[in-house]
Amino acid sequence: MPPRKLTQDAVISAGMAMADESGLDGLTMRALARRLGVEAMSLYHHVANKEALLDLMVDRIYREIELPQARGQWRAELRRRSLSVRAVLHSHPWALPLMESRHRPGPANLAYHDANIGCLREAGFTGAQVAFAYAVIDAFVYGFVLQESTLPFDSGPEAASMIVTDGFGDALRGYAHMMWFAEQVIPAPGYSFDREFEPGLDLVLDGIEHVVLRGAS
Amino acid sequence: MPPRKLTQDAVISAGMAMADESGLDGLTMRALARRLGVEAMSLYHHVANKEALLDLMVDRIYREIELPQARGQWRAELRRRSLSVRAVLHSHPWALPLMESRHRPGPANLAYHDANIGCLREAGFTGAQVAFAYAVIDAFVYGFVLQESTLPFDSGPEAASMIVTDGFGDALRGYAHMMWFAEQVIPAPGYSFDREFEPGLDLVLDGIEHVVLRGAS
DNA sequence: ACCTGAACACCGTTCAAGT
DNA sequence: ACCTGAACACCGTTCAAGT
Repeated sequence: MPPRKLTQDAVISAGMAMADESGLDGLTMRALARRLGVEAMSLYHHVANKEALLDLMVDRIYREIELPQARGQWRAELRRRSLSVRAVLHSHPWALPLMESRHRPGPANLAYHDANIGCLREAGFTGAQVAFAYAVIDAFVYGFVLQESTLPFDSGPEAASMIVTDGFGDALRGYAHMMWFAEQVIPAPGYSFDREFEPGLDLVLDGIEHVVLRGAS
Repeated sequence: MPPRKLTQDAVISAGMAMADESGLDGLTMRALARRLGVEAMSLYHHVANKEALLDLMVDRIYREIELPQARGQWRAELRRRSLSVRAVLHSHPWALPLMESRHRPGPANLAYHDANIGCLREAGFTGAQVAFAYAVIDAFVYGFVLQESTLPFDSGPEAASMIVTDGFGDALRGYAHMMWFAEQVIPAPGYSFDREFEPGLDLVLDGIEHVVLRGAS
């Protein structure tokens, strides 16, 4: 089952699979080696150290994201890319906290930023507009995913009953507005946190469009 | 220097100071004990374990944020609160990644959410509008701070020269748009990543105001 | 070139013992 | 009640040794 020859690619893939299954805490050099049917120290022949492995895993994440085309359709392209960012980060929940602490961008990271900047630039954005639009869109996208990962419950209708039943309701006593939110808003038909993403993204894109058309910022 | 009597509060404060100085990696139970002039195992008399200590530290973060008043001035209040969130997270760079992985909200956390929801609710927002506005504003605020913490350089004009000189320019070869951004946009007078925050926040607040006035969402 | 075993300097935490 | 020392089961990583 373990590949005959250990390669850096195999180590990275196994590291990602391991983090997907057991979280970042479950990813230890020793456990990773065990998974690959090899001794812990063998890994160091393909990867400088654990930090380097994490850097490589992060770059793989960037490689999975659908890049925007630079064909002038900035809004549709960045919208599609944003949905892809969210999908990728959902399938690798360990990635976002990790991206935050890595400061050595790999090639896929650079290509990713290049495509995003290029998409806005080719659509006629000035330098200042590119900087503003890119910062605001990504703040929203990454921030939204960050919030999703923080939710103590899966969003969706079933969450509501959990809040009320699981003694979670007791914790809320004394917090009238949270009580209202938990009892009146979350259980409302059709409410689900993740459904706020696309309208929120459109709100941001509308704002950008508005600013650019006016030539402001 | 170390307090005569060890208290939970003293342990939490020392933990925060330690994380401020040496990052989350530098915060070990053993080092924390040393700082308090005590043996490692003494800490466990005031804190169940390290996880519990981190939960308590996160709740202290929420306590530091200026809460919005529920006087109907939702926009001004949430704007002020958002600036406070950013300021607090800047002074405790370890906090954001940590808030993400804690799922047992403490009392300050609950009070914080209660105040935010109350601020919107008292201003006449419907349940669905509160959910949408709160999600979008916080996605932007936390996402922006997240991006700031990821920047490989301090934002600001000095950053520009660093990019070009420090061999960072070499890494950019082949990425034409990034090259343009690094050479033309970042060094431009007045450019600084952190200056995008307030205009970005206003863009989001404008969007919320627009949606609420129209009664949409 | 690639893999290994033993060893080092760390972790968080348990437990029995001290005052 | 509060603090401690020794010990346990882990880490990442170095280094000398094997093939």
